[in-house]
Amino acid sequence: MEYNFQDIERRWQQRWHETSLYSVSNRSNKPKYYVLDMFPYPSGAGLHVGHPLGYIASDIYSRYKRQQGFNVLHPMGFDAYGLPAEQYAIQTGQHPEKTTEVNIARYKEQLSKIGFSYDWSREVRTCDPRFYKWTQWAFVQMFNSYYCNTSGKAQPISRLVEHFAQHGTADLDVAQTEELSFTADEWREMSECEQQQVLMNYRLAYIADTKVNWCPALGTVLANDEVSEGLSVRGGYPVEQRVMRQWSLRVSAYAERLLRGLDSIDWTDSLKETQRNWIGRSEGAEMLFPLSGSDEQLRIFTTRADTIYGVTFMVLAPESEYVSRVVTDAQRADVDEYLAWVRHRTERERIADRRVTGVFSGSYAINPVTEQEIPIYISDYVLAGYGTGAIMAVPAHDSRDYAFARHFDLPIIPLIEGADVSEQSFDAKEGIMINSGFLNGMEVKDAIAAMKRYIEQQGIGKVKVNYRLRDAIFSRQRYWGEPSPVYYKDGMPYMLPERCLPLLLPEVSDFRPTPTGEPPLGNAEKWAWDEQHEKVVSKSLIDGKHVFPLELCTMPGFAGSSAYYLRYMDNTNDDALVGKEAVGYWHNVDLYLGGSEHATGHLIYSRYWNKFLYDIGVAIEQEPFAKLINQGMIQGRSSFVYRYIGDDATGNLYISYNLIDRPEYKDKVQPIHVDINLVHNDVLDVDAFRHWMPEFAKAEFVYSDGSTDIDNPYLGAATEKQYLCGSAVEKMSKTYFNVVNPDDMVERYGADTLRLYEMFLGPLELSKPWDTNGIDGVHRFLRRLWNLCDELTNDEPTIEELRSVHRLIKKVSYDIEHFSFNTSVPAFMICQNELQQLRCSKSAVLELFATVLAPFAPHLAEEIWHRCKQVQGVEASDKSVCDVAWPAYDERYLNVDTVKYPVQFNGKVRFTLEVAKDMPREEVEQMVLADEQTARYLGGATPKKVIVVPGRIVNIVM
RNA sequence: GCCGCGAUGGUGGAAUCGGUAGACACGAAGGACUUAAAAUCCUUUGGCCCGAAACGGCUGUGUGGGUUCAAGUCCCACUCGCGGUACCA
Repeated sequence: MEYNFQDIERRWQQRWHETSLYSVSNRSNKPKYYVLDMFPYPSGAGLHVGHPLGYIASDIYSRYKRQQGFNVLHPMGFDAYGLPAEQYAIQTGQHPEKTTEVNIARYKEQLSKIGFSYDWSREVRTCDPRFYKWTQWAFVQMFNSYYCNTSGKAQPISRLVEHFAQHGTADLDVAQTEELSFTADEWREMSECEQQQVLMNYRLAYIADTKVNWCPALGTVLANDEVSEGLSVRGGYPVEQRVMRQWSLRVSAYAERLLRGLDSIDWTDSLKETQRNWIGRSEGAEMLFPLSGSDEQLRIFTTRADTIYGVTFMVLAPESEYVSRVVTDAQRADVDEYLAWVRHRTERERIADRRVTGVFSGSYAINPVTEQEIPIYISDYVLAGYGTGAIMAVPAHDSRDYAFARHFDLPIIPLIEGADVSEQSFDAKEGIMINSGFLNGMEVKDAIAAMKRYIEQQGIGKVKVNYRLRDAIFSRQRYWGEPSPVYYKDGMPYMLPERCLPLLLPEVSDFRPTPTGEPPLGNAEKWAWDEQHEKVVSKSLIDGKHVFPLELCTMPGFAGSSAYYLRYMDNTNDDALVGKEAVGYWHNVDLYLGGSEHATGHLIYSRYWNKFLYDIGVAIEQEPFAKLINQGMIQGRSSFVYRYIGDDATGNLYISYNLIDRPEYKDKVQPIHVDINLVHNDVLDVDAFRHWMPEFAKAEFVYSDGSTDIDNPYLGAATEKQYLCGSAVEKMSKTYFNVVNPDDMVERYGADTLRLYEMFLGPLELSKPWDTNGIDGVHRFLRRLWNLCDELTNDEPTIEELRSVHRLIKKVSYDIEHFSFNTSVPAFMICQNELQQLRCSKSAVLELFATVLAPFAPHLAEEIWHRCKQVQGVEASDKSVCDVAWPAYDERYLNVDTVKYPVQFNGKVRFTLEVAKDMPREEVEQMVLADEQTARYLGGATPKKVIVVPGRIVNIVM
């Protein structure tokens, strides 16, 4: 019977749907397992074959766990808010709500065809008010919290207020924007507004004037992870620095916990390392340098306190507060000019142009250890946002200081024995100290420690840990996002009461971003808060007494994706983000699958968000994702034809790829992208090409054998002749005509083939180009397997048949546990081959085959399994192979009686010897030595050593 | 620059603990079936060499060294490629 995959797949998908096979309960006696995919942005282009790669892998694992007896939560949803969805809406001139809905419908349709085991009843969408109510709720909780370093967790802001009222800022160890100092009396005398301003310094969600990444083209600010090399990650538009009043999340308060938490989770080392770098912990010291002829001091941060004797100047960031205090009248004009120049430079220019720039401030500082006077400079190689925005410069041992010193002709004092600083600095932290007073003769490492002690003893500074991790800017001047539940009274922000959430996204006349940074919500007519009646009212009613303006910025994309995993557990709960019972059962995600591009974005934010929720008692695990696997990206494989553009070109001649290096064509051909659907195994369908676009209608070809159409006028595109296309690996994109749509693959080969082929393509974590060439092989395998089931029998299986299928069970079990799905597919093929050789159509064997195939190719597995049951006369029409227990392999079948040992002499294989499998090592050794072939090789000599690796090899060393 | 990862046939890749490298698949070549094509099936397929034959020899996992009876796998040095990050003091 023919393998009618379309019929089989349609039938089973319908059946699974009708019986709600994949819906999962929060109550079960079974152990739980939570498998999650990073939910997609429903963009307008739909899914291409790269998207399902991770989904297929996670689906295989969920199905496997389910067959192993776990209660598996495997949900799917949509990250519908944010820039991509909105950009698409703007481009197509439609309302984002409309496009989002259309796109989600398309995504769901595409996903449904691949046969995933999602429990769709748990779907979440970040743009759904029932969902974003809890995004807003979490934001309100952060606003009402501060981070207490003593207890190491978030605490209610009311506790801080109490502390201020009793002790002022005394004995306070908390995360803060800047260090404030006031007494309890001073606190009590502050006005309400002043107190609110002070509290803003501590809240975990706070508003402040911050230097931000402003992207004019997108009309919004971006977080650090959304910017790379001065360009927006999304769209690649230039980004400039601006100071704006923005909401931020105090992610930096959690830096140490985010860092330490990495040790407790099962993620790849490279991803953990990326996060460690991003958090950027660095141990060093803050030191005070007195200003010459003044009481003021400059606070600097350094990790190389040991190099204090080599400090020959100091440098301040242009934006540093110190600048105004150190500039002398004589230097003021120069400094102002420099500051103006720095300010007009874009981030991109600054990165591109690494020339040394700077200006002398006119002032001098005193080196607190040597008491020498050193000049203070201002330069933009020092960043205001890191450390204290001021450094002590040690040109001999820091390459940036070195370049600066050379440019301004400042002294360079080497501090390490043997370090040659005539050409470049010596940055390595190793060697013996010289020219360094009491540190002389010490190893650098010891000198750093000694110097830290000295600094603390002398009171000229303190040991300090700095983090590179910055707070996350939380405002977006965009329409398509969660509105912040904030209104402004006397310019101070206040949160809407929790009972009023969600604050719904309003209708606006124009949702497009504005170049000025005025958010689109400014166009909303009904966008003011009536404090008394607790409702949203028209802006015209704003009176500053009862009715106040609402926040115009929306939340960034990462807001909705930070705690979504909790919501799947309990997605219909309107009283809590997640119910106690639900989170008590599911805990956290056991296996998370997604791209590594989220390493410094989503995967940091959601860990932060989760830790905050943990602190306030919502989440019950410190880490949201216990194990994480990054699936590789699937790139496109573009095909090219080569148009001849020599002097005598007609513009209609195309040269086969294998000929383009010939002298007559070399450098005279122009590669043109050709639709990959017109190309099979790099051979162009020339007729289809001529019909593809009008400009190719008259195309003529030089074929791979050098012949042309003219040589064979009667045959046209003759069967013997092939036009070969070139290829390149590129991003999958419509403009390259290389997008492969999963629907088309399902249509042509079936979902089971697609699933198997995507796994077969290579290791899950590896990035690889999509290449349709090999898919036929996988499809053939399924068809042959199907043919085996044509005439099933109930005959007793032979030992060979059982051995084959049990070997398969063992291999596949091992592979799934190790996420090595790519090696399971060949295992299926090999087993199928063996069974075919044995002409095995026995239901007892194929039933087992189908059971372990079920996670990979569920439709065909169902069909085969049910046929087996039917042949066996077992009533199973209401059962599914998805619920059949994962079979254990039986060692008895795997054991063979004899084992072939290759016998090697000095590492060279000479012959093989068949030995009983359970023969002990010593006996094998004796047997080999007694063997006549061995005697021939030994020629009477006594071997030095005999090495027997059980079941593998015998090596005789002579 | 720094950090991380990688390099195996014409191609994608396999080799799980240091133990017969190249599984499986694609592609290619040849053959069977067929009026023909498609489909299907069979054979060969890292390179070189010897030969009538082989369960024959040599060589071979980016390069150069090393450890070991034995190295794709471990160590050292290097080359190239990919990813992350970047005046982070």
